[in-house]
Amino acid sequence: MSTFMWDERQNLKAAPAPRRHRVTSFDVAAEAGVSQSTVSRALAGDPVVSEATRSRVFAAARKLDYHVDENAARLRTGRTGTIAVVVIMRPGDHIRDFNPFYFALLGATCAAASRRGYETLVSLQHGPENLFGRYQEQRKADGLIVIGASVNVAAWEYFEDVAASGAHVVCWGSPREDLEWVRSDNHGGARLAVGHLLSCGYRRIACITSLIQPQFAERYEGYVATMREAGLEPWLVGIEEGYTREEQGRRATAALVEAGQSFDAIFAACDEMALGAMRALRDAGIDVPGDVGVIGFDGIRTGAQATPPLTTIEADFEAAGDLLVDRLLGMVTGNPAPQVRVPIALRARASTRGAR
Amino acid sequence: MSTFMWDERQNLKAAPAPRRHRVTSFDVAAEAGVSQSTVSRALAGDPVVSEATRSRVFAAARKLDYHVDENAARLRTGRTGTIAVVVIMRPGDHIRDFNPFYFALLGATCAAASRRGYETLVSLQHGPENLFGRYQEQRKADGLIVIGASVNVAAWEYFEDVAASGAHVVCWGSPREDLEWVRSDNHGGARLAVGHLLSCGYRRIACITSLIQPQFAERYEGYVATMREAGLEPWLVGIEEGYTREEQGRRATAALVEAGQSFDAIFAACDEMALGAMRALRDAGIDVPGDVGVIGFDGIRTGAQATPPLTTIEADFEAAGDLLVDRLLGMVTGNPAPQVRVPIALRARASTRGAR
DNA sequence: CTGAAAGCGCTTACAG
DNA sequence: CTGAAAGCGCTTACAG
Repeated sequence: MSTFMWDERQNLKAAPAPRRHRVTSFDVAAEAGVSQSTVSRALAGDPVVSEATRSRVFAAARKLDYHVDENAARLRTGRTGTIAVVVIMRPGDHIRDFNPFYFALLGATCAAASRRGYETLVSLQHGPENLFGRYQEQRKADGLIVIGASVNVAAWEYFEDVAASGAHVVCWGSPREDLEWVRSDNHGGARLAVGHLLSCGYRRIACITSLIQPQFAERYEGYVATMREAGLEPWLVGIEEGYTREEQGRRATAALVEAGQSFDAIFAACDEMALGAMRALRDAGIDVPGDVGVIGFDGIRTGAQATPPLTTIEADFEAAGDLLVDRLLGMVTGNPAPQVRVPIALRARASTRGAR
Repeated sequence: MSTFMWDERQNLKAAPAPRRHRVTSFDVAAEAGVSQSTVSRALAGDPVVSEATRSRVFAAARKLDYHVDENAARLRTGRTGTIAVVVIMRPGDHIRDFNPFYFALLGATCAAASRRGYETLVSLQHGPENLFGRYQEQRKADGLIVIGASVNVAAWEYFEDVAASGAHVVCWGSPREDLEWVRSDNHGGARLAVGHLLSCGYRRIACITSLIQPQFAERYEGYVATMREAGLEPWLVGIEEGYTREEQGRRATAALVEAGQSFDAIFAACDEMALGAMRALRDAGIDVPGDVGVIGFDGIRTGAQATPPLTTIEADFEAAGDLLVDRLLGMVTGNPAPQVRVPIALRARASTRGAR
């Protein structure tokens, strides 16, 4: 049996409709001694209403504690003033283990929408059984921001279909190129990271990353470019799929150590992998930052608590939220915003030596 | 000028109404050769419609990619199928520094609502200029869950007013008792924590906490009870207001050390204070867990990354989300759910010695 | 500057 | 089992 449009509302059948009299714009009109249409105009700030009328309406509205029924307003106007924000998790991931970077980005996105007068409808999705993105068709939202883990390919494919059917969609984190996106300045961030390692005197710098994810691939490119410019050979250390990011970093580093490779720094494509790398080094009795410097990417809170605190490249969360919302609203209003990268900054901490 | 009901919608004026023809239930009716009311009944799962009609309607709906306009449905029924979730931050707090515990709880709440067929409208609020809670009056939600930092007293007062005016409100974290709430089993958690310290052989156990917050006060009571039962004297170490939790824990511990107090364990009322305590001990060259054991409360991710990893009492996030939503929906439907505590569990890690 | 009226797209008595 | 009709509460042409 198909459930594509109604199952959710069935559950609500039990709830009795709350039936005491609601205050409507007609009540306010009566109180203020004007027509209902004038109430609507006055409260909407229509400059055509006279100041005297306006203030009488305001007073009546306040006295009756009137609030516009947004469902009626939205039905009439077709605009919702709402953005849907979908957070894609790895299938099977628990909330406890979910990458805090995405939560922070979610929060920044909600805040950015709020600053622009928009509400945010939030949904965490694992898929494939709970994927849902028809918010625009249901008139619940004017557009859709999708944030999440790139590993969940099924989810990204689903949201490409949603966008293909005409919905406004902007994403962060898709491993594919078919959706409109906002991303960190990954290339510039990687340059900053490697530049910092070089200025600290590190030379044999390995880069732990995957090339499948565009974001990671971009970071790798920045790494390669900076190494080459310094006359150094890039050194790619791949990761194994099927592990958490941290475990991927740990295993990659442990393998390096066991193979007897000589390296003096690690640039990991994300903080979680960097934390795993630090654990592997600690397990092997290798001093950070003395023997080996470690730098990550993302600026997650956990990195600051690690021992030693992790040097990292930090995306500006607030800017990221702003850019996501601006790009989406640009699509909604037909004034496309330019594709801009989220600015990044170096956060030098103790997992790298002081610059020389 | 007052802006209590319309300012938000003014910003949306610029957006042109999207005007290509929407598929309505009338279109589906024509396609299926039935009346519009039958379409509505069939899609809503009304058992009165015949199987034959039902499947014809479904086929037509799918063919036309029809989705119910929820604004119209909500206007008609008065139900929204939506919960508003407000996250209260400390005034001036940045998203980057926001306690990850609340983000995880937010995520769990969204997931719990989703499981029950409800959407979640999320709003981060600092107050006092951006406090907003009239979701029910605007018919945007059937009820309200408020999660957040207890320090923001102005916000809690505001939401008490919202509840007093008849809205359904359930909260997590209010320092006051006037709102319906869900809390961790703080007393039981503290007993578990102190019991663990005792079983590890620690005896001079200080408790770093504030008594202003009910949650912390409950944890302190559990600590006192367990100490007394073991024939030991409780030892309350207060904190200074106006600092981050971590800094409060650090300062309290540093003061203890400087005063030459002899203690062999610290029970901190939250993980962030425990992390601060560990930092103070490290700064003083005191070994954890050898010289002093440390245990926190909350189970934040960052604790697991600390050196040594922090032993803690962990609330079951998923259960917390479920309980918040169940209590709220109980109020909405008039079937009040019993007040239940969120179960907690000990997470023994390396900041305490192995039990003997 | 203000009012009367239409209409957004549903759900749900009310008839049959 | 199905249909015709009312009405939820707004916004916005259209008149005046």
